[in-house]
Amino acid sequence: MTSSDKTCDRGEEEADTAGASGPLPVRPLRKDAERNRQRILKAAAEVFTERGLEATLDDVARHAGVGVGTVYRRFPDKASLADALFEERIDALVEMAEHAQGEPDAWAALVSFLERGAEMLTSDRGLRQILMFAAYGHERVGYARDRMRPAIGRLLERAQADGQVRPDLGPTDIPLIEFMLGAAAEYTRHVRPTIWRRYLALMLDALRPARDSFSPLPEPELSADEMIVAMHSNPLSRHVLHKAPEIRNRPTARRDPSARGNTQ
Amino acid sequence: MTSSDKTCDRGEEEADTAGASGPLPVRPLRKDAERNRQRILKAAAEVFTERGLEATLDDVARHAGVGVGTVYRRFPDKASLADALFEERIDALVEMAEHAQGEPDAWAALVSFLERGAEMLTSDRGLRQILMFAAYGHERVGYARDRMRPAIGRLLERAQADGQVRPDLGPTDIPLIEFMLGAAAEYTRHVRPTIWRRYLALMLDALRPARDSFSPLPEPELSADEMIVAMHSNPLSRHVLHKAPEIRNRPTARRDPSARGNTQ
DNA sequence: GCAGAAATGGAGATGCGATCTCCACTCATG
DNA sequence: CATGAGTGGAGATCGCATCTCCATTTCTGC
Repeated sequence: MTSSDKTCDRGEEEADTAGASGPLPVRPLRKDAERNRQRILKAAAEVFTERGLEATLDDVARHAGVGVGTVYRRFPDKASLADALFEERIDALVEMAEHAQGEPDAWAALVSFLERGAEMLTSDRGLRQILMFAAYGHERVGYARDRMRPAIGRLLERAQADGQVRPDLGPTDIPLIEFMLGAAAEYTRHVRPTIWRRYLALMLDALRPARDSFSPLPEPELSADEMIVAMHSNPLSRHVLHKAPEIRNRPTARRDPSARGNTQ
Repeated sequence: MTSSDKTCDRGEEEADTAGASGPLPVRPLRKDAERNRQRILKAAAEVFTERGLEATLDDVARHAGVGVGTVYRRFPDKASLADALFEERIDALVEMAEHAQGEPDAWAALVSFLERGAEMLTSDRGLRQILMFAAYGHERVGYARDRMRPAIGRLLERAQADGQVRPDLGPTDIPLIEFMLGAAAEYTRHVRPTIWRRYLALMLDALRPARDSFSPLPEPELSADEMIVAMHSNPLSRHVLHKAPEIRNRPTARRDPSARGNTQ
């Protein structure tokens, strides 16, 4: 599946198709329609980035100032929208991995990759969900993974060959570290979304084969209060807890003690 | 709220209450009922531990070999069951923190705390959700947190005073590290639930003020295949994606190209 | 044994919220 | 202006988890 058969993915490619009798003339959208399409994409980017994929298409529509109907006209379903939306993000991720090769210093290359990757991952809830939790876009993600694997391998091996990174690390450790940082960011996203930098710094210290001191940590620790807020601002989706449906009439007192109240 | 007004929490305390005219005689459960109560608790422990709180009370009931009705007779709702269930777990966590103080070596004390804490956290999805995602039992969790904070503080300060831990760490770093390990375990739970030990070892190296070499990592890295499986075994809850309702009749082809097919 | 209280199971009522449809209307476009 | 592409948003539909209800079964005290 090449993805474009699933998405109403119309870039700029097929501008007019002149008078050709090609199979799909695809007239360009009317001007207002195209404008709405862009609005939807923009709104979706904002909403999914901030609140993740649990945002509703109704939310997206409202944010875009259009009706849901309009969203559904342009994108057959939520998956298509997400897919269209994260295509560029994922490509950016891959490109970044390949680009990091260019850095002359092996350690700097690895650090830059870790840092920029974490930046992307921690600043975009939707992307995180797509990458970490097989949500939508399997093909795209699989493709990204296949492209990144060798890039990461080279990055790591080069740093190890240089003696800049401990030799007992393997390529899969890198994404897992990024995921852990992503988890930290997710967790603290309402209090201090940048705390991950602190833990990345810590991790980087851990990656070195030896050190004679600790490198300064870029972020202050979470204060006790921030910690408390963080714990409370991660309510498990109401779906997991399935919010008890308001006040259901609870006619008979449910505790069994009461059941024995009236003797017999 | 003292929790016990919410839970049908009947321990062994009130055995019979003789002939007293006390307000709540609370006759003991019938033998079969008590046996079922235990079964439910046991089943809930297993189910919640393994699958987390998204497990249904129907699941618990089935696992216990009783009907849902029976579960609801004993525990007014899911929260009560979870609360009753995790009381002991959370107490164990607190006790562990306080117990770690006993360890003569400051570094060993901290390590033991981190390790045993992570063990608990990584082996119990339900506990993780309760601690990390304000799910149920707020009071209990708050209490645990208040008890643990000073214990952790002492643990850390002692190790720092000894020069065994870098001085730029603060007490909130400890739980956050545990949470990151928890996230890693969550992520790899179907492939290699113990991989967190690898990252704990890495983190421990990072915590030291200086080192002249890396300490051996206890777990092999994830293989590329394991990584792929991990990525695919974390489907975002179908609620987040809201599974498209099977094949909904999709009468008109939805792609707009088709809309212009009949040359208007 | 037996009477009757206690306990049970599990089908279904209830509520909820997300997805997607439908169509009377609006308004670009030629 | 005439026409049909485009719109919005109320509501149909659906799936699912929670909790209820009561005919039936099981225990217990006498």
